Amino acid sequence: MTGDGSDMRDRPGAGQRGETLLFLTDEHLRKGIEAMFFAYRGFTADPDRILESYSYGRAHHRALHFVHRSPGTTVNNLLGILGVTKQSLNRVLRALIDDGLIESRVGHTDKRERHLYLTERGSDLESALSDAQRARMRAAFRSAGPEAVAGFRAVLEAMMDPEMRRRYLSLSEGGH
Amino acid sequence: MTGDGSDMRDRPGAGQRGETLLFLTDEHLRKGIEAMFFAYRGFTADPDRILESYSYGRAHHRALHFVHRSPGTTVNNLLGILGVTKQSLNRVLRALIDDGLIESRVGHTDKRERHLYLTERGSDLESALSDAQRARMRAAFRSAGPEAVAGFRAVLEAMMDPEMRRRYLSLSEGGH
DNA sequence: GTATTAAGTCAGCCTTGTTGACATTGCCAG
DNA sequence: CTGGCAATGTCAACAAGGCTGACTTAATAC
Repeated sequence: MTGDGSDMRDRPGAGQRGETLLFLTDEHLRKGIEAMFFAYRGFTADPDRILESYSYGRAHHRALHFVHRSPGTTVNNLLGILGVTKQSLNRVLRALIDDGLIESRVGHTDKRERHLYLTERGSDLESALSDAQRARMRAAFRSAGPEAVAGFRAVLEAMMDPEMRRRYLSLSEGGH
Repeated sequence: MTGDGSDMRDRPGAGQRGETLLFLTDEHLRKGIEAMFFAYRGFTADPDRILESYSYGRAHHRALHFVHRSPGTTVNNLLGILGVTKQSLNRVLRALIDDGLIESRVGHTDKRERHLYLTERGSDLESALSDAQRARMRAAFRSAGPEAVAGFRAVLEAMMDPEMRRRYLSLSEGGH
């Protein structure tokens, strides 16, 4: 197995059609896989360091991020975005609400729903985490250049599960 | 907002200097952050499904991947790559060795070292996991195109911690 | 008026990370 | 040769954050 790319790579007579597919060799794919692995570590490293000071973890960060991103979102919606069970989310959410970082308001039209908002303190922590993470992203974007960034986004988007791509794209729509 | 490349593309009057930095706005950075989050889920989804059948997890996958990648690597080297404690790695490695997926050979020159190799069964599982993960990566690469892939790699590389970037790059050097 | 939905909770389990302590073996310098 | 250090392995205990299953409450929907 593992065949696939290597065949093309070493075929000297390959015509243009073959040549333009060189970026699909197993070697390139493996390199992409490893890039994801190592980069994701860098991606989370800075917020993780900040979270250590509090008694929070990555799960709290994600909740803060998406509540900041979509203020007033319901618990159900957040469950869909985060892709965890309600028991998992509830544990995290309870801590953030008890600590006064997130506010839960009963729904206006549907009173079963709870709408989530960051409090001022929640907003402060979210900003701190976001600043750290964006600083690294900004440095990476700047060093790679605008065209690389477009490619970065295109590949990541294509890598998502369809349902998650839909959610990812619709996050920007309603926008603020 | 919600724009992505569209800002730059469609702004005819913008000066060159300003134009080239539009990809560094907070909005773009946040979008990049969310892309990493959603894409990483897709990235791990397929191998995770396979691992469920066995009693293994992501940690086992990572060990198999890097032992496959660098056959004969020492435990210490693997510790550096994976960035976990030796106790964590040992738990995973012990299971894989006990189950006959990884073989541990005493070092030739330095008998304190253990050199790790995949057995045939280990190689089989690694291939299955790798095939699944590469299939998704291949689809994403193909749909995004070669230039996007180059950008993808450039941004991810710039996002790594320097030490991890060094390791990432040197994985390709010694080759196999 | 019953069924369904949104939310919350309790209990228990698993994986995978962490510390700290300690044993074994082997390399190496003095 | 002996003491120190390095590489590995192991035990115990703990924490974060996933999961399932079961069950409650309140409110909406039909």
